[in-house]
Amino acid sequence: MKESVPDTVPGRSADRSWTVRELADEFGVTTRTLRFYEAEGLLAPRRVGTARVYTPRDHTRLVLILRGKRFGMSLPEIREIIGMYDDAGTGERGQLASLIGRLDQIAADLRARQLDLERTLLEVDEVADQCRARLAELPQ
Amino acid sequence: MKESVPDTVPGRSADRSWTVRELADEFGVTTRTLRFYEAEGLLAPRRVGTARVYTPRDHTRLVLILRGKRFGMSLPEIREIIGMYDDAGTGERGQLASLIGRLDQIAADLRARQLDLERTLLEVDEVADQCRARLAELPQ
DNA sequence: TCGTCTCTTGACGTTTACGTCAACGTCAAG
DNA sequence: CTTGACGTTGACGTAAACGTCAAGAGACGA
Repeated sequence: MKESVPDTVPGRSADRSWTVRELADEFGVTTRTLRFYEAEGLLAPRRVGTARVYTPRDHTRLVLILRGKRFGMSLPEIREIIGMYDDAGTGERGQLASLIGRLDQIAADLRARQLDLERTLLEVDEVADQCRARLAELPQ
Repeated sequence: MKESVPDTVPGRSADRSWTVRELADEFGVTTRTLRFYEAEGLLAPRRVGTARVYTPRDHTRLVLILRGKRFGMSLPEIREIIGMYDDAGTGERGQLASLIGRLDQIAADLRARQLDLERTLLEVDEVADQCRARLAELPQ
């Protein structure tokens, strides 16, 4: 079974760092995937020489990325949202207002998806119950 | 904004039928998409001569397909589920038992996705609230 | 210094879910 | 009877999200 992406992950101290491999293994993805996310502007690891060093910030972002993917968000959608996390504390009135507007749009979209998921889940449970009922009625 | 796929759609009598175009227009997809879903075993319209005639059964299936897609289900996953809807009334004990087992697995997976969606939605709302707070504190 | 490991950057391949023609059949309207 | 309007089947193209090599740089123990 697929597992839900957790809120927090063990082994975090404020200034921990990860190599590609460590981060990839921890989340069950490939290093290629991490490099791809970087190319898409979703992660931005520091460099030590030429090697990537992932910070807690990248770690957190990766949690958000994989969580979003689980219920059908595209990488551009995810990038927009995590970008907004950064902008939430900056900017003047106009910027803040339009940011809020966009966030509310996104929230509305997520709630619509929630509805679709809820309906599907109800139907699946219902079918399972029908099966159980039929099984109970069956001879022998 | 994207809208949630509704439970029912107006204009249904038990034996209504649709052409490709009618069904495509009603759901905002292309005829190519409908033919593709048929090739993938998700829809099975009757034929009158060579032309496709979609039944209420196909109509219902299409609702389920598009609903599943909204929160990230793949076409193979969707095919499996709607296939189980058909099998729910048939088969002997062994078949029913394994069907129930699989349905429970699927339900668990859907609940995991629900959790991921819920967490993301909470965070988006939280960021929006932070923005509102900051906007309220801003001078002028 | 010599492998061996792990990292790097290309560059091309693959799967999913369709889009986009092309070429042809058919059926009612003029 | 021909002209659209709508249907059909290929066949090839495409975007997203990676997979899969290939070739080379850097560190590290024997």
